[in-house]
Amino acid sequence: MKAARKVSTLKTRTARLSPEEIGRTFRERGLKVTPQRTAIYQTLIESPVHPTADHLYTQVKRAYPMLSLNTVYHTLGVLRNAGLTHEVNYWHDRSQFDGNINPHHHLICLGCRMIQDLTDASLDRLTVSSVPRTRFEVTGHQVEFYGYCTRCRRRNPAAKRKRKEWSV
Amino acid sequence: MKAARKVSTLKTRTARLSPEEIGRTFRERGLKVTPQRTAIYQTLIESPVHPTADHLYTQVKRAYPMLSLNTVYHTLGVLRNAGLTHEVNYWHDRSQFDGNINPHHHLICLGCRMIQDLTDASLDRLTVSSVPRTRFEVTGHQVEFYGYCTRCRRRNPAAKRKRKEWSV
DNA sequence: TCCTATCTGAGAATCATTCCTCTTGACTCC
DNA sequence: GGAGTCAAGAGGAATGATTCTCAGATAGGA
Repeated sequence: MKAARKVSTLKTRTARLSPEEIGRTFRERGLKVTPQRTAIYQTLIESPVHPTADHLYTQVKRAYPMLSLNTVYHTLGVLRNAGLTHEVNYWHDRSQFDGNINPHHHLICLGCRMIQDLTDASLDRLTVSSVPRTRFEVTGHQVEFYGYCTRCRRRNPAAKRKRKEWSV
Repeated sequence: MKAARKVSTLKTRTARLSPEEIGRTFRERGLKVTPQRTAIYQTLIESPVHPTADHLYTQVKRAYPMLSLNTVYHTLGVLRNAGLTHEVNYWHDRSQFDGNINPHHHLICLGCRMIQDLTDASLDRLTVSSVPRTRFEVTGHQVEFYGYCTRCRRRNPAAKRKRKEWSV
């Protein structure tokens, strides 16, 4: 592929579901509808970043002071099993969660760890013809572009940037 | 990109450097040459899989019974800073290390967590034209193909495979 | 050979995540 | 309404990968 032919788009998280819609989503997948669960999911899909469990905990705790971090982990596990979120692990020290379950790719800032969704139909179509299905059955793929966001570039001159090494 | 036009190759790790060559590599990068460090690096680049710190510890401990896991972590940090290894985090519960520092991509088995290197020149050339450099400066990218290796498919019928969800 | 920065190893500490257990709440059936 | 069932939520402890601290050992240049 030479270039993305103007079909790729950067997405700022915009999903906005009412608690009622979330309740319907949960019921469709056989999940119980609870206030905490609804709040955690709503916070997840409305987040402009890919939040960590702790980030969600801090956010939701404002509305539910009794919330335990435990519940956040449990809920994220439930949502993941129900196919409502994906877990991404770009840094070993914590998981981040992605409420966008449509096929997409990521831009990852090596400076501030910001992860931005990237939708690109031609990237969705990548295949590897030389790997015979008998040797490896491919069920999906994802492309990650690493680099630096505007803010990190302003803050750090190019020479000093070196937070994490990737195969360039 | 439609397909990889027969230019992609699956690689079984074959690097085989003598201790002398490894010593030279270290010196070139200003690293001290110690037996433990040499053994850890040699084990890493000869490994057919992408080993974890613990895996390397177990392997190298056979030759150096006094080795501490600590030293393995420290050495991996040194190697990473010297650009001799990359850390990959496909699962949150542990990091895996990659002694192959040339541009390459990965096949990841969702069943057994096996990671296999994939070299593919056309995947190396991917770009995202619609992300203006002013918004995000891309310094590299990597493509991951998820699926199931032969062994896992034999062991588990398709319906039961569900270890980890990815954006398919 | 000497000196010194760096490395190694041991143990403790840290921190994200999971496990265990108990309580609470929703739902069903009678 | 009351009993029974089951899953969710909360608290606390446990787990396990990784990091920190520090003392002693060692590589490598002078």
